[in-house]
Amino acid sequence: MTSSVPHFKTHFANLFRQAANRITTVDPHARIELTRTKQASHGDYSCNLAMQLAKSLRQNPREVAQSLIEALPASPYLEKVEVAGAGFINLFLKSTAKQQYVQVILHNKEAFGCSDYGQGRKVQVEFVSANPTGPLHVGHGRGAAMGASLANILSMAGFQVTREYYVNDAGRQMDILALSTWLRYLEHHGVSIPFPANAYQGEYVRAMAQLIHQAHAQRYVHHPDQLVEGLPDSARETPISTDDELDQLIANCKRILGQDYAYIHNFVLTEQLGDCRNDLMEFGVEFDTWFSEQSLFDNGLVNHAMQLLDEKKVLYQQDGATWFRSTDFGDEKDRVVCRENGQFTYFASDIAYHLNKFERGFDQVINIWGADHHGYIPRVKGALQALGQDTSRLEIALVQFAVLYRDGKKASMSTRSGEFVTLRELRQDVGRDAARFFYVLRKSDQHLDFDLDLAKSQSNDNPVYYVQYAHARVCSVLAQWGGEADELLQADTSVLTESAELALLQKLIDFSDVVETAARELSPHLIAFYLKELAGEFHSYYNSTRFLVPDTSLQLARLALVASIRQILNNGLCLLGVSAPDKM
RNA sequence: GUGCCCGUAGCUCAAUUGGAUAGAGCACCAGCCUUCUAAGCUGGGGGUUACAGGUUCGAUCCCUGUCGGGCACGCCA
Repeated sequence: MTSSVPHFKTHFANLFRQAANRITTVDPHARIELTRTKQASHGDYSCNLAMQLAKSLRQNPREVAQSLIEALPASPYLEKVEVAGAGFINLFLKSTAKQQYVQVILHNKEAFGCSDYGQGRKVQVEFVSANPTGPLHVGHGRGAAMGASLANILSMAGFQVTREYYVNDAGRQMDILALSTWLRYLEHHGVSIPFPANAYQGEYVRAMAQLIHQAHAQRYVHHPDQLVEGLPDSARETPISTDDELDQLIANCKRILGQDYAYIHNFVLTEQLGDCRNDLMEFGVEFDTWFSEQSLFDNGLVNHAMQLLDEKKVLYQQDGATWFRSTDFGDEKDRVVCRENGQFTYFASDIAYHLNKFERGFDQVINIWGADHHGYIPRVKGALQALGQDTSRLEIALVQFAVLYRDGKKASMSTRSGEFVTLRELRQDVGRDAARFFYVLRKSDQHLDFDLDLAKSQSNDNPVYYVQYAHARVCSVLAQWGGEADELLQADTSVLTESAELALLQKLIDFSDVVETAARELSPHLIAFYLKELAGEFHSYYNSTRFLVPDTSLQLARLALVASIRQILNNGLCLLGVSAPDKM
């Protein structure tokens, strides 16, 4: 921060530490916590240190509090300090301390809210990581909004953030997509078999088949007899539906196409990944790294990880498969890493992937997973532990599914038959800003009821507009004033003495603490709640107080205040990937 | 059946991770535009935090049990 005004919580915590050292040698490591009070009568900040020390000092908490206050070094920012309740120490800030923050905010602009909480530690956030086998749906949308917002928050809180998307380009699912596309292509040429019930049904598969046809005409057409080899005769008339049959079909497909298979596979992957990337970009979500699962195999990292596990004696053979003894590390049962057919499981490449993440030197690795994957956590952490890694570096944030509501009814979201709502449709329906905001309006590990009608409505019920409207209102006022931004820096803010003004100032000061808490708790929703509160206080102030008053000194001070409010609204909305419009 | 998560105002959700009198928004009722954007504001009622115990200065938060809901329990990803 480029100002002499300190971060109050840190400042007061230091004072209390000194005070504690003066009155006792007990609990030198006790964390000293300053909290914002809920009630104005309790002052601005509160400290519960006395109550924490009381037990070991065998003294009445209120007496300890009194001793602490007497030992507290003087602070130029404090109006008064008092003991309250069971032994709380309440701090009352001087108005001037708050008023100075207007200048600080106007000076630091979009950097206000930044802190060194993260101390430049390297943190990776891996999110979305959806299989590139079809369009992103609204479930992915929440993970995308959550991850992107969280990454921004961590960055503001002083972490060095890398945003990563893990591309599952190696597995069976990709084979199924390639097969599906090829079958549609054959269908187009009238030489296919009934489309398998367990292949990808979506319209986008037909679209890809069409593209291949346009580019290469009949080059990949083959006789249908070869297709059904190893399959029951009925496969010519009725769609197959079992996994075994589909695997047989995939094998036939690879054999028939030979080297051309790689082309189809690569084509559908590139196509889907490109679509995904565009979709996310339009959603305001971008990544630093797109990490290929296939590359783990190509670079021998999977074999390497398996070898290490083997050296640690935590692998064993049974029923022709290779198992990882995850029960030794808290899992419910042991897990297969290599199947009877010699193929590695998804778990195997995931072990290699996470080991690789750790070896890339991130101090902290955050995975954002759908909550339905929670059962997967013990085995991944178990594997890392087996490899001698410090699993506390890995944090997994679970995101519950969002349930869409339209006309008060659940909008169906079955992944089968391509009936699911895509993220793209959602964006086109409610707009990017509303979608981004609504997704982070709840604690992410809670179910989210997404009210589509509300998100679309241009009414005061809609929290997105409520916050954006506050921003636009400030812009409008400043435009009518017509002055230069530099003039605001000269404002004498000591005339901001109304209770609403002092409350707003405190609210602005809180911003960096909220960012820090959101970073610590991996909770973007705190930013959304904060913005709603700040906007609410502003709207109230707006209605009760006129800014463009004849008293030019008072006018300038109030304009400086609302300009700083605008700055914080902008900074907060930016964290969430929501625009801050000048006009509405 | 086993494991994890959840249960807060009529509805949707908060509560700075153990702090003070549990807060917002909808919905409902009554008001505010000759004045910087009414996509706004002001006021009002609404609670045994599912239930029963326990831990302590203090519990929505931690422990135990019961009831109710969600998810996961593959050589799928």
